[in-house]
Amino acid sequence: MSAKSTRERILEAAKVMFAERGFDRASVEQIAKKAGVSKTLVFWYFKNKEGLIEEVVKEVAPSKIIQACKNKDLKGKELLDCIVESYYKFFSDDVNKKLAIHLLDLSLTKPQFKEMYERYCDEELVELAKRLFCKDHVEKKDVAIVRMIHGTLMCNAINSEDKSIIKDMFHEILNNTMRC
Amino acid sequence: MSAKSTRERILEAAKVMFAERGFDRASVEQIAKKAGVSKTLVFWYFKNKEGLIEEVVKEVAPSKIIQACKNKDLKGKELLDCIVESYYKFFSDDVNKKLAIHLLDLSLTKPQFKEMYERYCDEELVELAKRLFCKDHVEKKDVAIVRMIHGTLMCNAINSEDKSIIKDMFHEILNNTMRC
Amino acid sequence: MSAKSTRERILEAAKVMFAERGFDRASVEQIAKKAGVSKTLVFWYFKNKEGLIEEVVKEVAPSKIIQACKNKDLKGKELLDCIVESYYKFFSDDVNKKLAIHLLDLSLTKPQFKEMYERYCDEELVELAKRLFCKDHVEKKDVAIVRMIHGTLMCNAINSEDKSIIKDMFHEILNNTMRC
Amino acid sequence: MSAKSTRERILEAAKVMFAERGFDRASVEQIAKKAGVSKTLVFWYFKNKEGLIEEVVKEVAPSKIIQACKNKDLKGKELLDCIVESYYKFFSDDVNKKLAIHLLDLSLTKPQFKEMYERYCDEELVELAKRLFCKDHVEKKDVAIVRMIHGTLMCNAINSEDKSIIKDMFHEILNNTMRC
DNA sequence: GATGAATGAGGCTTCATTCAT
DNA sequence: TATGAATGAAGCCTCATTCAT
Repeated sequence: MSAKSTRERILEAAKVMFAERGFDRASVEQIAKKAGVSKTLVFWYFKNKEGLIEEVVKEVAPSKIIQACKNKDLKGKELLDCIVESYYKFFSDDVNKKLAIHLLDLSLTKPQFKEMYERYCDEELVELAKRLFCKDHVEKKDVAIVRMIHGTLMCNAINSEDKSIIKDMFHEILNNTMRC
Repeated sequence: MSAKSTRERILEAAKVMFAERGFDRASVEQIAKKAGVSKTLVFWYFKNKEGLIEEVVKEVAPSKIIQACKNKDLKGKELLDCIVESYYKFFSDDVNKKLAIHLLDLSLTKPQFKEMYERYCDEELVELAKRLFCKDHVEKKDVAIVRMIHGTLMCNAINSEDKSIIKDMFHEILNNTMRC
Repeated sequence: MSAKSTRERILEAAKVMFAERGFDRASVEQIAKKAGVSKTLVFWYFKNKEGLIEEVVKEVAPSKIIQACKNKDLKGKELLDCIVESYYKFFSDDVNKKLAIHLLDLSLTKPQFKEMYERYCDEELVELAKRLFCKDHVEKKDVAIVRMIHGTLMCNAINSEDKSIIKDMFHEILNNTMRC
Repeated sequence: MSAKSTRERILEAAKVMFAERGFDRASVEQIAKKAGVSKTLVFWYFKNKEGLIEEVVKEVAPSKIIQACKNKDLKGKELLDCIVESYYKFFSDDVNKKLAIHLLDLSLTKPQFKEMYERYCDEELVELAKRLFCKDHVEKKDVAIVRMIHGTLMCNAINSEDKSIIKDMFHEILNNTMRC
């Protein structure tokens, strides 16, 4: 049982417990028990509960959701479809779905997590807009659209709404905006 | 200081505190202090914290969001625009916005609130579909669309995304579905 | 609904609730609810919870248990049998049984009830000894025997032990002690 | 200050406090204070107040009262005398006396303690009957007698009634029942 | 007589965190 | 690395009691 695997066992347990019970309601003790270690050890690895939350949040950061699509060098509608699929796939995992919502909730009350979330909603989406619309320099409205796409996707993926409706809708948008 | 006004002062304080800190993090004591009453009185009026949360949740129930539109006897695109406006107006209030997110979060971990939320996503939206699409009997797909509209609107209104993009997008949808 | 009947309804409710839940665990509110009156009214009639307890205790005072036998002008074994029957009859009522135990318990921690109980175990039993043993002046040992009889009876009646065993046992005692 | 001694200090403090104030009226805080530890530590060792009560109850369980007699391999009248002495010795300790009464009281309202108490009044006494009456197989009536003896002893020991009266009385019973 | 409204005190429990080993 | 022991803060809730009407 190497140091690393212990740390990761804790992290995994934290992910599951946080998803299941929320960041506040899941106690360090419960996480430790699930990971099969002592409470104290959690603090040894992550300093405090907030540190643990931060690490968990990193693991479900939005940039991770669309990573697969980025590597495939897609653009336009194909990229869009890939993204839709990625969102749906990612949020089909109950743990991810719940963590995302808990994170959204947490970001409302704790500034440091608000920041993380913003970075996700801003930096990431500008980059995405460029590749979606095949533009080197995106305008404000382009980003707004991508933000909307992201918000829409997240909510609908989380709610498991019909994927095809979303795709159709987005295609119409791209028709009016993209250059490729 | 009539009974009713006291109860409402507590409820108002609860709304604000719950919005600001979340349902779990906001304590009954804080709410009582904000309302200028004793902790005990909160329990006198609402039995327990959960009872208080329930009352607050009722106040931000989705049916309340679109109430204005229902009274106006609108249908089709006009109704849709009204709804968009209602969502945006409702969620332009920070308290409502935050409460909605906290509720979404809460519904993940506490079944009774999950139920409330489901009723909102189901019963209410079926009714809405009828009036949106001018159909007496809506099909499964119609409801799916309205569900998507709701999810989209909520997320985007909450994120203050550009309203006009949403409207345009929705109009296109209606073009393909509605009968009026 | 005359004043008296209200008072008695409260008293009756108190008896039942105290028996069921114990003096501490039964709250004034529960008693009031059972009596169909407001909490405040209980305080109006009985000043405070302790006052209410006192009244209830009076109603189950030991002197009441053997009252029937005293009126019958019995003595010796006949009186003893009557007393045994009285104890068993009294404690066959679940409310009485439980109240007696709760009272015993209460008398351990609250001095004023301890006093009440002592009076029961002393004054009353001296009188009883005289009539049981047909003596005008009872000795210390006589009273000790009656005290033992009382304790034995109470415990055994409460536990619903076999009545005839008790009677036989007591008769043997009387054989050695009584003068009639 | 080893772990064990801390746990036992808490247990001892609990015994004393429970005896003095009753199981309900004695608060965990008071017990902790008396033990010289923090409230939380009590919960660490005993999970909750009920767990603490259970441990205390075990310590005054009836089987413990007559343990000394069992080891001595006595039977008949000698065993009986030993038991009488044990009861009187045990209940001469004020803490034990009060705990027994509080337990009796508690068993009226909390089922799990009722059970404990029943086991005491049943299992234990059957075994005792065999050795008291020198019978391999005891009849219903034998057990009834022993139950009566127990109830009588407990009540009288608790009330510090004259021991010799009890002994004499019991001897007469044995004369009629025992085989040795 | 009777009630609704209001309070302060106190109780149980959970939790994040730390310290000694 | 890892744990058991210990703590203080904070939270929910119950209760007896009082006050105004």
